[in-house]
Amino acid sequence: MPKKKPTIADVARRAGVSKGAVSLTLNNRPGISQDTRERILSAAAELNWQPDRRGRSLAASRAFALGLVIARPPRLLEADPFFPAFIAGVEAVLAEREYTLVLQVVRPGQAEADAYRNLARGGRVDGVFLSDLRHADPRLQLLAEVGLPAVTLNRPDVRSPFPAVCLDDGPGIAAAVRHLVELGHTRIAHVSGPSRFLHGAGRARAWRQALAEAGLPPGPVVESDFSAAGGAAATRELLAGHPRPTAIVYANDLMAIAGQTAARAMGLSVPEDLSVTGFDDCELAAYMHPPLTTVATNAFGWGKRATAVLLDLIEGEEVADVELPPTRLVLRGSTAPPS
Amino acid sequence: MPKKKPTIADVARRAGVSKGAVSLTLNNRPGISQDTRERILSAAAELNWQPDRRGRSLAASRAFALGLVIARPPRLLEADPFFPAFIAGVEAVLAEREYTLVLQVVRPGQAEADAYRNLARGGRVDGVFLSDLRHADPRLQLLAEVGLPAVTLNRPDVRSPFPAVCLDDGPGIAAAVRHLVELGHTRIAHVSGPSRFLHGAGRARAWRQALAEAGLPPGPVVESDFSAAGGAAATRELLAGHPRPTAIVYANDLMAIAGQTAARAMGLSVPEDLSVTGFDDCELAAYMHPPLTTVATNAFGWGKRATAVLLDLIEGEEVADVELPPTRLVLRGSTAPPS
DNA sequence: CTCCGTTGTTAAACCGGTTTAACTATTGAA
DNA sequence: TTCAATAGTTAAACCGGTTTAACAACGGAG
Repeated sequence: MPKKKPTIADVARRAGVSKGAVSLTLNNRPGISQDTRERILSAAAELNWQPDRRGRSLAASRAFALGLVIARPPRLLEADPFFPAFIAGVEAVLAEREYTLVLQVVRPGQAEADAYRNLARGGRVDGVFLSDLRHADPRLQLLAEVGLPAVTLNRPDVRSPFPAVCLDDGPGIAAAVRHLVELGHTRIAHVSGPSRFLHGAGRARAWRQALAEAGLPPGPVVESDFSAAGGAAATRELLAGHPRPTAIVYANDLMAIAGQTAARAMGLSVPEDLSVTGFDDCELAAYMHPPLTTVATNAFGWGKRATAVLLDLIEGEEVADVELPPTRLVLRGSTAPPS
Repeated sequence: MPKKKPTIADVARRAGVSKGAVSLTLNNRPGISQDTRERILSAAAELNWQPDRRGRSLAASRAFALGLVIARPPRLLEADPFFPAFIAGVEAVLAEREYTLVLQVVRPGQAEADAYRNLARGGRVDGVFLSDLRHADPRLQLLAEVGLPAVTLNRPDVRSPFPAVCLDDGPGIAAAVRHLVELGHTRIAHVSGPSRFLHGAGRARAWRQALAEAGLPPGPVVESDFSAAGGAAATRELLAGHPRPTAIVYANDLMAIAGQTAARAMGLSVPEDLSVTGFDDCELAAYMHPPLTTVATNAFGWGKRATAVLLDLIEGEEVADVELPPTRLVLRGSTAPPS
């Protein structure tokens, strides 16, 4: 005989009050005397009762959940250090409130829009995180239509009704370029992420601008896809060019590591013949040979902050855009003066 | 004026029937004529109505969600290829049903038990995945108490009331050891994961057993923590021993990659002076120098299968344990005959 | 002593679905 | 023609909470 979970009615009966009184007490609302309040709380404790989220959800028209839709092919997701850290940050904040995180991993394409639509229509979540922003991102329009609150990670390139929580990639990339310039490099290439992503395009822009500020001509750039395979291929392409670049700034660690290996396979040694820098500062970066000079981000903190803003937004508070401390360069062994 | 979402009552009114009829139609239940059925469906389509999950949840006493609690420090999670692939597999199945995945990332410790308890008491999920099984795992007892259905990834070492979906690590590890033996190695060491995890202990056991079957004495083993830092440290420890091992079988890729680098830092070259094998076959493995010989798993398929079983279990169907095709060895360049 | 304003509490409506007992209409058999 | 069985449909109860209008009890002012 499975003992059924107690309901608010059981607690009310036990405390000798009405359901309403229990609800008011539980939510710290005024109108219940200290005396009854205590009686109710102890009755609840004795029954080990906790309000059922389903009932609350229905009455409050809230899901008490936030959504994160990740549209990436599994193989790419697997090696990306961003989301795990970001999610951990999200959870750190949610754990204190009564919210949970609903995750959807979909293949890029139509499934993505459907995922958002389902989350909204079914009332499964009260708000979503918008990551991996794209050029003229159609999701902004979609979410506005279905009326689902959101926060964007970084600022969209079109008008947006949602608050943005920003962590600027630029300074880290710029620092990497300056560092290479100071070492004496003049032919500094870039392997970028897909340009339809704002972060892909943004890192490329920061690289180009830093070169310009150093008075150097724009170096060669190859657009890639953040994967190891893509990083290796892009590297081979760059190193086949004439004149050969003496340094490559990669848009993420995974491509940098694969690129480093590809360079070696072509008979070049890092950092003597080629300097490389990454982006992310994944744990492995410090354990490569040579250890990778890279740009550290704070995905965990980003997750925390974005969650706080989204919850505030949902609860109807006034929210403003947030600017987090920018990325910074971590110097290791993969950069050296050109030979 | 925000246009409110239509409810089942709106659809009923529009189709000129009762709420009950709409519900029956929607769930493909008998008792409604083909004629009315069509009228109802088109009314629903015109209003762009979809049942609200909150109402359904309450009435059906179901959350229409599955839970995954991951108890790992963020830094470790970030580099692990397992969960992203596993989750992608889960989502591939959930997408077809009307379920979602609720994710909780917690620090190991008390928070973990609380997470499961909250998921159960609040009625947030209908079942959970039990991963990273530990020796005499206390979560089995906990879940049985709160009455939350579950599937375990692999078989616990104690009596379990839950179905197990298994993917055996052993054959892959054994194949790695046999491969090294065939190359002529006789001093084959192991860097294991934490022994409190069944997979940590299981891979160590498979390694030991394969050595025994080859007629070799048990080699040195260092217990580590699946991190790059841990892998590097364990490698230094092993290589400082006398006689020095000529091959190391690592319990995951991350430790293997860091170990490979550590060996080189000690003046040894891979694979000439030291052969290494990993476990996971993360994307990067193929892009190392030398590319890493490793054991491929199928986390995606595991996620799919585990989800199917868990959903069946929740829906009251008879379920049996499942055995997936075991792991297999992927030969690359990090293994060679001892010099 | 009456009237009024508080304070504490309850009963009932409500959120948006599902389920079921009861009712109506139709059909087939006797 | 009557009756039983069956198919189609509905009204109402229910799931477990929240919210609110109404009401009772009480103290203080006039």
